[in-house]
Amino acid sequence: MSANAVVWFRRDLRVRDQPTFLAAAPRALALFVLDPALLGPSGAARSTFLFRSLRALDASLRGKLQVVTGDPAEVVPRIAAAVDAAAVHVAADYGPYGRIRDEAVEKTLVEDGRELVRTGSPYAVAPGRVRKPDGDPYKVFTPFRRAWAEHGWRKPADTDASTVEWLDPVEKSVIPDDVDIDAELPEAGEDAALARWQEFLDGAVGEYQDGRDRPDKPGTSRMSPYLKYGLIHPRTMLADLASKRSESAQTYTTEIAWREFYADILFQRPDSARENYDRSFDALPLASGAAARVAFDAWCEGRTGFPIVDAGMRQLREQAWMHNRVRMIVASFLVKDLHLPWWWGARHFMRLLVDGDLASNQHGWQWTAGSGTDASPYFRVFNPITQGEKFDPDGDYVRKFVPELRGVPGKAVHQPWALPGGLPEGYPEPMVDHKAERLDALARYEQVKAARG
DNA sequence: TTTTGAGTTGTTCGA
DNA sequence: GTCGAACAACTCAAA
Repeated sequence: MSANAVVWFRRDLRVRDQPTFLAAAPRALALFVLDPALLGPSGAARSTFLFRSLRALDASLRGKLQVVTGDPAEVVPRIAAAVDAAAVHVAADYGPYGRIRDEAVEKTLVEDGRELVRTGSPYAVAPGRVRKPDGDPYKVFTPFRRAWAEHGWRKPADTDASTVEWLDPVEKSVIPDDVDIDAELPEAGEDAALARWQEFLDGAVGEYQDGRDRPDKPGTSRMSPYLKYGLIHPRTMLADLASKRSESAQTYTTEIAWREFYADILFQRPDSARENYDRSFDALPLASGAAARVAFDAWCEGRTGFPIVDAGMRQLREQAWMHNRVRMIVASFLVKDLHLPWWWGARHFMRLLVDGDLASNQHGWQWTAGSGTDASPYFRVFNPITQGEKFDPDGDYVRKFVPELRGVPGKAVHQPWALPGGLPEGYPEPMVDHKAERLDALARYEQVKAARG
């Protein structure tokens, strides 16, 4: 039997803390498959970030990364055969598409007398592992978080590029050129991920508890794109956080736990990527027709007339990223002020976000819509003015992304319609009356309650 | 089985 | 300006 193996990279584009290397050693071919089924919907920002990260990975493997475009069910067995690999090593994928894809690949490999070996996952604790004493999955975050922490996780794996002796590519290896984008992206690649993480550990993590809610300040970690592509493993981050022992480090650990919780929920309920997790919300009356499309376009383009909402939607376009607090504000506005389906907003986010992660994105949206886990009380409707004044108290965030309002000083920028000089040139009137739409949203939620019986 | 306590992120109103 | 109460009722987790 051949001692050769294949390491098939997917969402784990790194060489440190990479357990698949230990499983595949001593000799393997490094493979990445550009799957048109994933690349299509992933959007220009994520595609470009992916290509750049692949170039970085190829460099750390000294040019040995085999990149092939095609259907993995066809490509992976072909490459495995070309090097006569006994096994193909992967980190397990728990997403709805990945599970089906991997089963198809595995079937063909097994027919050829090879194995698909799953070692680790993109999570500290793999989905499906954290269970109540009776074996059922958790549906509420707080008890999940407790059980997740008790379950614990392995230490980071001690690996680097030299853990495996890399075989030469067997086919022409092509990483596509960057897709043309307007957005400015964070630096890609594993080294950039580690550098960013170190910067956060040395700085903002100390004030994370309060700083994370301020879109006008660099208070968040901005690790989401790196986690999305596995340029760092959460286990590496958790090990660093454990040595901090501060309240803020705990708060950040909780954010990692949310990522794992939502991955677990999506694993339990793959349908929840598209459907209401709580099906009684199917009875929620939604806006529809041409007026709904017009309202949606205004939201997408950041011309709702609510400055904090517009700033967020424009940050999304400019940076392919949005501050988490503002994601909640714009989501609440779409769902509760415009009465549009959460999946419209979720799809728009997935198209533009450089960190777009199916589990976190869809369930973040469902949380706001009230149809998800830990459904927020229906009467909790974000007030876009209050939220702006509270979390962007000087208006700096709004002015940064909404040039029409740059001449407005201080927090008056959150209510431009009330300025003594009138609405600044080029900035729209509020597209809705928030107070009225809030009451409308509450009335619509009554329908859900009524349908529940 | 039954019971009890609790649930990310808020807003409004009135004192 | 600040503060506490009301906003309802349901499901989940655990004892």
